[in-house]
Amino acid sequence: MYAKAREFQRKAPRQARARATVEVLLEATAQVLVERGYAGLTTTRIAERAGVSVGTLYQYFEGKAELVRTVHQRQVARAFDALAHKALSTEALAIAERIEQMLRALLEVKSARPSLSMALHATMLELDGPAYLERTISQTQSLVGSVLENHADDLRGVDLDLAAFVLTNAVDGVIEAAIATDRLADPHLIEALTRLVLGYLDGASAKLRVSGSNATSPG
Amino acid sequence: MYAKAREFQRKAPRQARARATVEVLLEATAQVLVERGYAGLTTTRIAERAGVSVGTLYQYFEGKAELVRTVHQRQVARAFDALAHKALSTEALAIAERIEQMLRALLEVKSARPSLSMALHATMLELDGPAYLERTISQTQSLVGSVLENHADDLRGVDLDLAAFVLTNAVDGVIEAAIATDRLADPHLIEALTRLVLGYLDGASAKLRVSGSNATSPG
DNA sequence: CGCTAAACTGAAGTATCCTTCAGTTTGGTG
DNA sequence: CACCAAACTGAAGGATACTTCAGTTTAGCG
Repeated sequence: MYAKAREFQRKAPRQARARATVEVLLEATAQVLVERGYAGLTTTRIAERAGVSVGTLYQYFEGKAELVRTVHQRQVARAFDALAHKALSTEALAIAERIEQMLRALLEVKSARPSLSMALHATMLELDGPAYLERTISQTQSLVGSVLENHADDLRGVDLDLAAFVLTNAVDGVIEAAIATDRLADPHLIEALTRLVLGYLDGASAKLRVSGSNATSPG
Repeated sequence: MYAKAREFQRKAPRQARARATVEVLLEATAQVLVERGYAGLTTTRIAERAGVSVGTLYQYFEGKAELVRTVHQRQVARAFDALAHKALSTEALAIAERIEQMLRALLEVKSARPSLSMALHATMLELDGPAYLERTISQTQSLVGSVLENHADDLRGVDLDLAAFVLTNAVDGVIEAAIATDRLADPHLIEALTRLVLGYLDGASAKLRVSGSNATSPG
């Protein structure tokens, strides 16, 4: 493609001015990406939006792909940190409560810039394909896995690795759809997610015992 | 962009020869998309792969976007039809059994061309953004919704619309991840998905009752 | 066989985009 | 204040890509 073998390393910003420029470039990338998609993401446009010349952009980044990946990494890190933090601060709680709190935290983070979240997801999928999902989710997955392990006593008979995989991606799928359909704020969403996770862990083996043991009041 | 206001309608293929050409073009699009992603999807390359000249391509399609959308529509239709068919043929069964069968059918369809599935997902997300998700999933969602309604008696107290939304997207998220990590063939996957869905419907209210109403051991 | 419409060809025109680098401006420092 | 390195500029070179259309080939048919 365009990217020939690159010979020299990009510069790292030394002065404060330069560090600010890098920040501005990243933010500009995020904005343009949301507004015009990856197809409309142009080095020129990014530079323009950043109020900087194209040359400057190339001084710190290999091109738009690296810009996007950097923005994405930050976004992912933010979400992961929030989740990890919540996981720690709720270590003493019962699993049900803990999971709800973690889901709540996750929703909160994702609510910050939903459209950016979506745009990044789509773009990274296009840029790095399956490898992207693998990388990104494996982190969260192992975090979830270790949380589940903390409650192993309550989860006898549950394949924790499988559970981490299924639950992480199930929740992710729902949240992604919620973003797309603008349902993130729906107060029922958090309930539903909690129910989804706990329901799985509770393990409705194969038989539905809803209208049986569970005396749900009819009306 | 490139696509100025188009003035004349694309031709519809009249002769069998032309209809075949259209098919070849669609298949070529699918192949190139999988191999090089949307960024590497070029009208020239599509035509080349199809063994046809570029001009021919533009005789039937507005450009690569329309090609991709057409391929995607077919793929979605295939999956939806399989699901709808299964939903009908299992109408008499209990909900648990029915859901498992439908999930099995869905997995089978998705297993056909996993990488195409992924590539299309990524590309459509980039092309049409949220609107794509909305459109595509709403179909499946309403199918799921009506299936759930058939078993309304067993599902008292469940918000069926919400359930359809959550379950459809949760399952979708897991399957997408399974494709990316090459776990589609994992025999545990179908179990897990079934458990996910039934667990939600079963509605583990808020309390975990896993290991025999295990009084939450202190630790 | 001869004719018409459908189908097909592919070189050419136009539009961007990417990326570099020689030159200019700015910050820090003795 | 003078100087060096860091930071920044932006026009220009190079590479495709998209799309059209005038011309050629082919299918169907009387």
